[in-house]
Amino acid sequence: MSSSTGRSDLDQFDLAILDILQRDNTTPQRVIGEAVNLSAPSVQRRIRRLEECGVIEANVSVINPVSVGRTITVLVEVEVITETVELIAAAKQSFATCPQVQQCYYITGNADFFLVMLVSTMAEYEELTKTLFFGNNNVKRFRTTVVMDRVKTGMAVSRPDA
Amino acid sequence: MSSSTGRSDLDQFDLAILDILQRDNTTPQRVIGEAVNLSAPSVQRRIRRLEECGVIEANVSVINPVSVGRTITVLVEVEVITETVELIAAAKQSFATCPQVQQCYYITGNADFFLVMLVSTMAEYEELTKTLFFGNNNVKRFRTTVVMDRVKTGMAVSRPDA
DNA sequence: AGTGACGTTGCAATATATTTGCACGCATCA
DNA sequence: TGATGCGTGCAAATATATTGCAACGTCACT
Repeated sequence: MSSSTGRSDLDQFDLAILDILQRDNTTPQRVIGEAVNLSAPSVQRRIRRLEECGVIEANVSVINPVSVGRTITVLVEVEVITETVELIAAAKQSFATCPQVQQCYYITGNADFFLVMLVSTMAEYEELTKTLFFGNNNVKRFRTTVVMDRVKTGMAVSRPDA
Repeated sequence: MSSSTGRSDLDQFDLAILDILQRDNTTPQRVIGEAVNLSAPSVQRRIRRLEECGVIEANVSVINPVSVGRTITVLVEVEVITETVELIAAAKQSFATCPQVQQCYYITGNADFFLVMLVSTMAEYEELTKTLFFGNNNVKRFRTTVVMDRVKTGMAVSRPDA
C-alpha cells in the first residue's frame, strides 16, 4: 500500500529536509539538523521514512553530459498512428529503454510523446531515428528540435507554498 | 580553467564509477570499489576529482512531485517576438527563476523556449501564464501540453560506448 | 481528570563510512 | 640511469550514520 506515493502528510520539517536534499544530498545529517532545528538521528529517521514511502525516489549524481561526449540535446515530438493500449505500451517501452532518451513523456494534444534526448553527434541521432521512429510502423510523424542552451535543468521540485 | 567542463580524459574506471553514482550516489565507496576493482580510497579520490573538474555537477535526491502536491506536469513551447540578446537573457532569467519551471531549454526551430513545468492545479498554471507569458510583452505565443504519463524521467546520461 | 498506546524526540553508544599519511609501483622524460 | 609525477593500496585517523533507550507529547477512551 505504500509503494507509489499516494498521500503523505509531510510536515514543515520534512519539507525543509527535502529542500536541502534536493540541493545536496551529501549534506551531513548533523548540518541538516542544525538547519531545521532537529537532532541528527531525527533527521536520519525522517529521511528513511521519506525513502520508504516513496517521497524520495532516488539519490543520484548529476553529471555534465558534455564530459562523457553527449554534447547535443535534442527535443523530439512524436505522433503515432494508432493509439491502442498495446501499441502505446510498446512505444513507451522502446523510448524508455533507449539510452540516449533521457526523458520521455506521454502527452495530450497533437503529438503523443515528447522526448529529451542526448546524443554525441547529429549522425548518431539520425541513426537512432531509423530504429526509433522510421523503424516503428506506428510512428506517423516526428519533429526534431535542437537545444542551443540548457537554461535550467534538473529534477528539483519546489514546494507549493514557499 | 577547470570551471566548465571542457575536455576530461575519463578512463574506464571513471565511467564505471559515474554509472553507479548516477544510479545511486549513496553507494558506499567500498562497494563501488568492489564493483570496479579499485580500493575505496582510490574511488574516493576519483570522485573528488570528478567533482572538482565539473563532471559531477550535483548530488541530489530526486523526489516524487506528487508527494509535495505538484501533481500536474505541463510542457510549454514559447515563442518570443524579438530575439535580441537582452530580451532573450531576460526571458531565460524569468523562466529559470520560476519555481514551477523545472527545466528550461532555449531552442532552435519555430519556437524559442521549451519548458517543463510542475504545478499543483491548472488554476495555478493559468495564474502563472499571466505573469510568465501574458505579462511579458515579448512573448508572442505559447503552446501548452499536459503530460499524462511521465514515462521516463531523470538526469542520467548513458555513456556513448556501452 | 486519569491512563494507556502510539509516535517522535534527544542523548549516548556503537557501527560504518570517509578521509588522510605514507610507501610503493609504474610510467615519462631528461 | 635516475628523477619526477601520478595513481595506487594499506592502515590509521576522523567524521558520519545508525541504534538502544528513556522521556515527552498527543490522542482516544475510560
